[in-house]
Amino acid sequence: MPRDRFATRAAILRSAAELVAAHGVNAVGVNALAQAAGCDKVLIYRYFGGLDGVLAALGMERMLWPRVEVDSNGGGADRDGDASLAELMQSVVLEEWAAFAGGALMLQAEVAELEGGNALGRAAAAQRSERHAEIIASLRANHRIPPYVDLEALLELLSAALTLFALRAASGSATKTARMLEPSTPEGWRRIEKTVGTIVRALLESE
Amino acid sequence: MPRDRFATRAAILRSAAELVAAHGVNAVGVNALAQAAGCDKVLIYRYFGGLDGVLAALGMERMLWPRVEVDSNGGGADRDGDASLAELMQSVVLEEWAAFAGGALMLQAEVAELEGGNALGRAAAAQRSERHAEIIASLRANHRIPPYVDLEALLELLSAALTLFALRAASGSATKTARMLEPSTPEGWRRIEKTVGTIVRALLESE
DNA sequence: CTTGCAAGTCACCACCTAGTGACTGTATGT
DNA sequence: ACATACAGTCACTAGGTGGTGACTTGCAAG
Repeated sequence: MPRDRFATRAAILRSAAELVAAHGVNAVGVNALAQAAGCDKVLIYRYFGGLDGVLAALGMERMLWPRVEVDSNGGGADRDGDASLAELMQSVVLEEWAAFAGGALMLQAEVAELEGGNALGRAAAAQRSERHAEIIASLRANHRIPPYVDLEALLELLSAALTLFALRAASGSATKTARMLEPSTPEGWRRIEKTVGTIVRALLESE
Repeated sequence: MPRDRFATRAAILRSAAELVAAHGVNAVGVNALAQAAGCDKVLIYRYFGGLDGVLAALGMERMLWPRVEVDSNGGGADRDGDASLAELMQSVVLEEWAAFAGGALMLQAEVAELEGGNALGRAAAAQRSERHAEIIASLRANHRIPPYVDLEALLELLSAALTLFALRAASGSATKTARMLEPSTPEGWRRIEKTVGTIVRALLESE
């Protein structure tokens, strides 16, 4: 093992991401992290100032919320602008959902935000806010928004619902008694997906 | 202090509810709980079999999800049935939101569900499923549901969105940079409320 | 070769944790 | 009066936690 400050710093950061993704943010301590990174725990204090510093660095360098590209097809898409607005909104929230399926760190960062206090949760919230602002700006620039439709509120609402479904599915708290619609099942998810389509079409399509 | 088994059992349960509501489910240990309840920790093992037993008992005896009454105005309300269906759906999810504001234990139980593994989270999920099934049954019995509208999916979606807003607001992770709509502020909440109304009216009102 | 600095290691601290066995005190039934 | 059952207390183990000071190792410049 060469004596490389940046290499061990990166190793700590990588192990921290793996541990948090696997066991959650509050289940990782200094001792466990040092052992996983293969270094002494004193280096965590030297390079990051402590565990919270590691989480803050993780929030800076890792993608905690996906950057979905809004297919803004050129500038003057006034003809089919309204129709594609609904499709775009739907694809945005569905892509966010899909990102949760492959990003365990994303999921744990959202849980961390709800637990409050730690730097990872704050970073996740900041990233989400930034990405959503970009999406709204792009949609506003290229499409005519129907009056009496609050585009930000709609995006936040749909995004929040699918986020909570993803968190519940990941925690494995699926109710055994199939007494209610369960979004973690293929059938339940299909119904949610369809209802999202119904909502965005009802609000964003010009009739 | 009289030697009363049921009294101390109730004291343990009460203190557990207070501690969980105040500091979250994973921040309460056997030692802290025993001290808060004013008894020895060995009684926790005797009466509940351990900390998880306390959480399970808490899930049995406490209200972890509100029972909202759907004002089913008699039986044959076929005339204004469609119009009031939208209002009922909106009032249901808004009442659920309101319940979060006053129920810290509810909030922490939802967080516990997302963390996974503990009995309190499972109980919260079960209660939510049960209450939602009752609501759907009541709405279906007294109102005509428009075709191509998945009532369960709509309820789950709106309920999930407002639940996540409540959890985020309670964790105090409000983004300082007001770059995006923030449901924890009065203005942001007003816009969310309005958008919920727009959605339910667009989907559930007969035109 | 020596000096200095930074990377990394080790040993230790005080504290908290969950969990258990042995005990005391009190009330009840025989 | 005695025995039993039970509520409650105390003391203890074994292990884990975050955090710190003293140390050794390696590399590079003077």
